[in-house]
Amino acid sequence: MNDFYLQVFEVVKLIPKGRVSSYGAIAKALGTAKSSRMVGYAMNLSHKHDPKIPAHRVVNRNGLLTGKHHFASATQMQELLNKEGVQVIDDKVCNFEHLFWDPIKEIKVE
DNA sequence: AATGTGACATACC
DNA sequence: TGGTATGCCACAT
Repeated sequence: MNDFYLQVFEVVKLIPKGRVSSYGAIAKALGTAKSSRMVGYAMNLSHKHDPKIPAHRVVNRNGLLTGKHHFASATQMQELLNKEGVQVIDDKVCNFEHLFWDPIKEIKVE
């Protein structure tokens, strides 16, 4: 598949347990900040490439679980996050800024 | 090649 | 607060 998806998957897989990231941040980290939508799109197909991709750790810039509808269950995403130690309240990540994992820092170092 | 789409982001009303 | 509109760009058809 195209590098874009692969890069997205790699970044998402790099997200540490108990941490979260945003589509825009990932897109920016890949160099295509304007393709934030594609990041979510990639997540949709993520299971086809690597089912183990923790798509639940990726939320929008607001910390909202906007993509929960694409999971097996609307609550699956929240449940997974809670299990990993991420407190989710009202479909949004609590202390999002605090738990936010910046992929740019991890990718920049290479 | 052209058109449609979208798990975003931002702006506007 | 919340819906609507536009930009954006890579993928799908």
